[in-house]
Amino acid sequence: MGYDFTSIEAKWQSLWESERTFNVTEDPSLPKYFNVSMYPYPSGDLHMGHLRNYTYVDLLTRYRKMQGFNVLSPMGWDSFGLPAENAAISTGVHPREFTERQIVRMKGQLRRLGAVYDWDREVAVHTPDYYRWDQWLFLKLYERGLAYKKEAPVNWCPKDATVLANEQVVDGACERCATPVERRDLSQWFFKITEYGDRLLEDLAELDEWPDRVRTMQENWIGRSEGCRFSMNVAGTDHSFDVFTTRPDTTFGMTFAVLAPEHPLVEELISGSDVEAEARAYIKAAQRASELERISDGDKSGIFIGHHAINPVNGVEVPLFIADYVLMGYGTGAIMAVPGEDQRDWDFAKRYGLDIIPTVQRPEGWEGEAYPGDGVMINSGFLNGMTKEESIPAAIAWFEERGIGHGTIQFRLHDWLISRQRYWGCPIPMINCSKCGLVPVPESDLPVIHPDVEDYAPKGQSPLAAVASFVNVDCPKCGGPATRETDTMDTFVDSSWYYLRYCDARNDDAIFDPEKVRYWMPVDQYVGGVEHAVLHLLYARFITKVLYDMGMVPVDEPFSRLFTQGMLVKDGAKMSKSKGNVVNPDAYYDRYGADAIRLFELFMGPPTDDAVWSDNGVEGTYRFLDRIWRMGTGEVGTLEDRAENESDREVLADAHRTLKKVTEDIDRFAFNTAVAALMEFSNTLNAYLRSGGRRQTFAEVFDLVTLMLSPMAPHMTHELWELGGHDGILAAERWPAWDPELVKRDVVTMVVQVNGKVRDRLEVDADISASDAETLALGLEKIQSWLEGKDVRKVIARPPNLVNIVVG
RNA sequence: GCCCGGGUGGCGUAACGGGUAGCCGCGGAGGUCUUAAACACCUCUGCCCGAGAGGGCGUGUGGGUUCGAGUCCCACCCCGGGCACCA
Repeated sequence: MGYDFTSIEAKWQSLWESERTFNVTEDPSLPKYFNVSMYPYPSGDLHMGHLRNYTYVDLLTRYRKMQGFNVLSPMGWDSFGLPAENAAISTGVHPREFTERQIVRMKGQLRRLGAVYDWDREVAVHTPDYYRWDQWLFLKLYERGLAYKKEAPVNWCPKDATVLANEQVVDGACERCATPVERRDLSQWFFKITEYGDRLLEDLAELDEWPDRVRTMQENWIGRSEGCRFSMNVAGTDHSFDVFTTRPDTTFGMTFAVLAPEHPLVEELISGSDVEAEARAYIKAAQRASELERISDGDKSGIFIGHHAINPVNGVEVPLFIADYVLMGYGTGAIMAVPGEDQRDWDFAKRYGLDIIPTVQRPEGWEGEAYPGDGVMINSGFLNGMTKEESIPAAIAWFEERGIGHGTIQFRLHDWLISRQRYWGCPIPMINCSKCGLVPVPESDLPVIHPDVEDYAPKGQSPLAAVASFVNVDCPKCGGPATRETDTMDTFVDSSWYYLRYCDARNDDAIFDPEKVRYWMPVDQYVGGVEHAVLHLLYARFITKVLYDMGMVPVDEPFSRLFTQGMLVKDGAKMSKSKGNVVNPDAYYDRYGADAIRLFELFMGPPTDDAVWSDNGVEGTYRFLDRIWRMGTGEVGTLEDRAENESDREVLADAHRTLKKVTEDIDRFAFNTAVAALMEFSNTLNAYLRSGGRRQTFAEVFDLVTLMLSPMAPHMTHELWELGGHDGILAAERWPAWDPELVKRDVVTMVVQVNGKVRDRLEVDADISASDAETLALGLEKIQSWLEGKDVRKVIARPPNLVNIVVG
């Protein structure tokens, strides 16, 4: 039944491979198009949600190639990570073996989709060929002072004695044994991304082909705020602490101050005091809660710790609290609280019966609680009478003159913690020597290959620490006994530069040849899920900027155009392996073929939106393809050799209008409407053939259809192209141009409204004048009856589409 | 709690700069072909009233701006996603 997609698809897939149709080299005579989909984690089978992404990217590869671009579309594997390690822990199978099996499966499914890549450039980050350059990159960052070590907390399960990823912590407890998770400090490696905070923020402005919401998310994530940092003394003690505020102008309104529960001063202040027990219990509870839980709680809780802080501007002593709504990780971990102008402080003050002193004049009729807006300063000593704009610098100057504070810029962005106490990741190329301290592994000794281990279970340090032959080395500097770093790198390090490796994937002598990178970079189109809007994309931007500063890459932003696709939903939830609602494509390949699946993925809705999976939908796109097939093979209607008539001219004009729409729709990523336009035209063509078509016209029109459809349904169209007597590879043909003369319409439908309601329509010349349109409209019989007994007050003519008659 | 999206037929959707709401597909109804079925093809398919002609209503709810609002503004309700009470 229907066309034989199984053999047709296999035939052309083999041909693209044997002809190396999509393998490319740098060719300065052609415009380049670097087309990248976010590489997948090799989790096992591809499901329909994955195919959505790969169908979009493949469509673009083929479309841009037909437009004459030298298109590089590579593929790779994010093949380090937790799932393979977990599988190893439970089954004992080496993560490498597990991972490489999955890669083979997924490659097969990509091939079956007809997705084409330059496989010569395939990368898999778990191979030493790749990760030695992760290590090289680490050494370069270390040289530049961008990699450093410091103490940082990890999630620690005391029962299993292991470090847990955030993902393995459920409700503050270990996912396996339900033991409450503790925090434990370990010495860990960081990348100094904060040094690039300003550039990462400013350069967002250049990324005008990124979705606004991704840029907004990155901006919020970086979180630059200007403000003031000043010091406060604790009354009756030698202690002081710094606070950060964006509103130094409101300092006179401070009625209490708050320290984060983890603030180092807290221990000293509560030790031996009346509130010690209560405070310790509070701190413990706060530590257990995740940051999100702490900030989500509507009720702001805290504890007065029996001390007062002295407001430097007026000497007033205000009560000092610990409260979990203040986070140690942001600013100084301490705040002055001004309930009059800050809603969080207002809520806290209300709950604990604290004073509220307004310092900004409220606007007339203000009925809110805290007032964050602008106004004239009141109750504020030397700031009285100023506006916000004047009083902020005045307050900062006041602090600076007295040496107790200064203006400063605070980022929310933290440095990037890259240490992982895991096996299945890239070893950090550092050595600890008791004499020389931290010593980098010499470049000539790379890669540091991680050895096979007996037991993959984490034990508070990486399983690598159990391998004596790996750990014990001679110090590269002094030759004395030393030990290796046993942590591995965050897998986000691998994915921060893989697109650069695509430019020169087989280079054994360098991370890449800068000349090849100069040709291909930046990535012209990057396609992936919006869940990567912040972390991956921010890290990739950071690493690119570092390499730019090193003179290795010619651009300081890696991705000129970003497209974030929606997720595929089934049964009310995102399609994913963990949700158990994946639809495996294999059965659909067997029943409808890859082209029908591709077309449905394109057709089901706007690519940016979430889409709902429907089994019947593939049936629909299959029917459409089968009809095209039957038209192309002469099974529909009849063809005549005759002179061209009006219906022939009309179907040709329609084909050109469709071509215009499909081209414009693909350009704006409206793939769903591009498919709809082709379906609409196929209905037209069907009717044309059934009433007897002209052979020559049909051949011309059908070639256009075949070309237009080819990036979407590349197998069937290739077969039709061949059957139509064409030689050569369809994918290498040129995308056709529409004829502007044919596309023009002479006659259009004009609607006539009375008071905004459509009352009649008529055909008019496309170039009708406003006054002719008005006259025609007023003369219509139906319109006359609507006007009877009423005054025509106004006529709005928008020729040639609309006339609106306003009556009263 | 905050931020960002989004609510259009039975369903997925279309309407690109305020100008014909519902293109295309799914599903459904009726028909042609067939011994029959499948396939294919044709017609109809937002809701209500009406035999029909036609009319009224209609894009989450309530207001507003406008000759004209799915589209812009205000308030609210619901759904989804993200998160960082960022001082």
